[in-house]
Amino acid sequence: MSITIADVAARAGVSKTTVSRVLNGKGELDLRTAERVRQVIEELGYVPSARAVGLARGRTRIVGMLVPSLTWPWMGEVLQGAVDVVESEGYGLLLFTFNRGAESMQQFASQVSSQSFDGLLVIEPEGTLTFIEQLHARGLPVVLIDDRDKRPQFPSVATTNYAGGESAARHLLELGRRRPLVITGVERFGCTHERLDGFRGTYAQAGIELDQRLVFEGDFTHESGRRGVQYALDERLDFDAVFAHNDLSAGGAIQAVRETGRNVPNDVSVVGFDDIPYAEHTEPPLTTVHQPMRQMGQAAARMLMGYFGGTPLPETPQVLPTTLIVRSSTAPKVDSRTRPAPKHRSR
Amino acid sequence: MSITIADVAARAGVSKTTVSRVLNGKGELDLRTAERVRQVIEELGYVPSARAVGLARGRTRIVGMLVPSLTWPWMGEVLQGAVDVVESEGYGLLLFTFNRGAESMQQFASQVSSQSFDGLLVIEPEGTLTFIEQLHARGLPVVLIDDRDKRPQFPSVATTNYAGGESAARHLLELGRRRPLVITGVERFGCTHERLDGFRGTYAQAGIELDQRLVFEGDFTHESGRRGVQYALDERLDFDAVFAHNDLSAGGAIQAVRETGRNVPNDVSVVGFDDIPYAEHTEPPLTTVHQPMRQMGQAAARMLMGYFGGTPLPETPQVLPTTLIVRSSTAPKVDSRTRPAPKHRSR
DNA sequence: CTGAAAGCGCTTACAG
DNA sequence: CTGAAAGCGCTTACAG
Repeated sequence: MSITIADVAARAGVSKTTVSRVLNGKGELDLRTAERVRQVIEELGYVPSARAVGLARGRTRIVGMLVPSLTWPWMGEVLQGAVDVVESEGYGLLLFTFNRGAESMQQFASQVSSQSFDGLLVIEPEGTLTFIEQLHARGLPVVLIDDRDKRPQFPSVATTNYAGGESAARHLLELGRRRPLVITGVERFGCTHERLDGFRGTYAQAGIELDQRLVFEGDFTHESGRRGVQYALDERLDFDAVFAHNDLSAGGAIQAVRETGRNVPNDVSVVGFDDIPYAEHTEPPLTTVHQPMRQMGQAAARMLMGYFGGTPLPETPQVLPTTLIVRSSTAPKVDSRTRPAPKHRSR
Repeated sequence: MSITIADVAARAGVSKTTVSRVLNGKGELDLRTAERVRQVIEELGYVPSARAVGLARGRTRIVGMLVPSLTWPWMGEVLQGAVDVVESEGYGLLLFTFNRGAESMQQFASQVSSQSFDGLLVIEPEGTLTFIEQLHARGLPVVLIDDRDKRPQFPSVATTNYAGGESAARHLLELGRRRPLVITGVERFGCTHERLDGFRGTYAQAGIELDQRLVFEGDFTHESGRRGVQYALDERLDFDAVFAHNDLSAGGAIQAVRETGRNVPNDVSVVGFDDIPYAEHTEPPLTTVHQPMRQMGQAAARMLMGYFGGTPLPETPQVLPTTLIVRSSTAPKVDSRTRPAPKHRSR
């Protein structure tokens, strides 16, 4: 029913070989023959079958993308970045998630074996790095979008977590904030350490050692941000700033601080990490370290596309910079002895 | 390099036909032959090539999914729902977006023509309904995830926008809120009218005609929620509640109300629509009408899978219910004459 | 510049 | 119960 290359060939009075040639622009061919064929293609609205082309060429023009979950706050950005470049190259993006755990991986593994796609973009579902490494070792082109600073032994795109921590610290130091509370991310993630180390290092350079009691282990949830602040309050630890390792926990921290009657940003300035849409809607809007998630998705996809075009995959990670976005949750510290007594504002 | 059905056949000492039969469980075959073949398949780790199977069978076992954008707040939920059922059936999900406009549609159209997938799940990018309808008319199995209450002439999954509006109204009426401000969604969307009509109808039944000046046309943005409140304030319109047509604008409304020194939920109760994650993090947490986005994704995918299995696609939309989620942004109205004077709380 | 033929890796009548 | 052969719709040496 659907029209095929044979139909075009017949109608144009040439062989399928010739049609194939004009389709792919390969080999020399008479200009008028080519023109005639093109016209027939146009008339018939012929589009080659992806299945048949795939089988004949041994390539699918599809890239796979494996992600842990689709409901994370920044996942849409990464995906959009990847899809944009993949689509614009005429490739398709086949999506896989780890949502159903081991079963998902089974399905995924079998899709790999059936060669459903030519290359893979992946945000590592926890605990699957070895598996991904194997795929790469067996010859599947893979590029990791390294959201957790894993620095794997295969091509990847990452961001500057360490520098991000530094920029948060520099900003708070400039504002005169000398006792920051840090609400970290999940302990086992590389990004958590990088962000903390960068932050701590910058404070150290300014002659301030971080009070170890003011480093609270969070888990990237809104709730953990609240808990971090609550903990510091319970322990009667003095702090004039919060550096939370993501925006969600920064949002929780802001709320917990304000509920004690303290003002954000004046009494306590808060800096987050990620720059998800939520960061614009906290009260006050959140100063945060922007992670270039969309660009990371794009970069990873471009690497893969480049590879298909003949450029080898880079050995070292491509690192895209974070940038500090200053909003209203941070402000200069005013010495409390010289500051006017806080006005009571009813809300 | 990759092993094929011929390798298995050779090693098992049978024909490719026989291997194919054990693979697909078709036709009678000697139990021991089958067992031997299975063993060889196991040994070799053979998995049939998706491309070849696709070409031979004329089906890809891939479903396409077209969405306007991947960065909308609830898009991840829908996608996750769809992916979950598609994956569990051994199908793949090929993702397309409208992000680059006309060019995206070009690419997409050509993927349709090349028969890259067997069926389509779609959240309509604005202005493409006619195109989608054509695809359906030409025989492509399509199911629409109808987020805007378009009620198209082909299979779809929708939700109860009207009933959602009713439930918001009922809740506010029970709380004694008689003068609600409505901040609508985009005017040209069906869902906006449904939500408004359901809301208005319920108030009318309670003998309260909505003040037309208290219906403000928003556009689903946080900012439009603020504007709606600002407008009512500027016009000196009295209101004791807000019904916003999505959570983002509800969040903006909450902030605008609080900035005037009024209390949410006591002075003004606020109800949203959607129940995105943000709704849990507003201050106070938002009472809202939950839309079953994930279930809609699942239902749509199941419809399509069912169709592949022989069940015809339903003629009428499958409608999944919304549910009111009560949080802290709504509370009973206390008559101001009997209520204690507001305490000034510093925040 | 052009075409006949083989091949990509499967499935599916058709025969036996 | 099993296999040889044709076919799915292309691409790609190879020949001319």
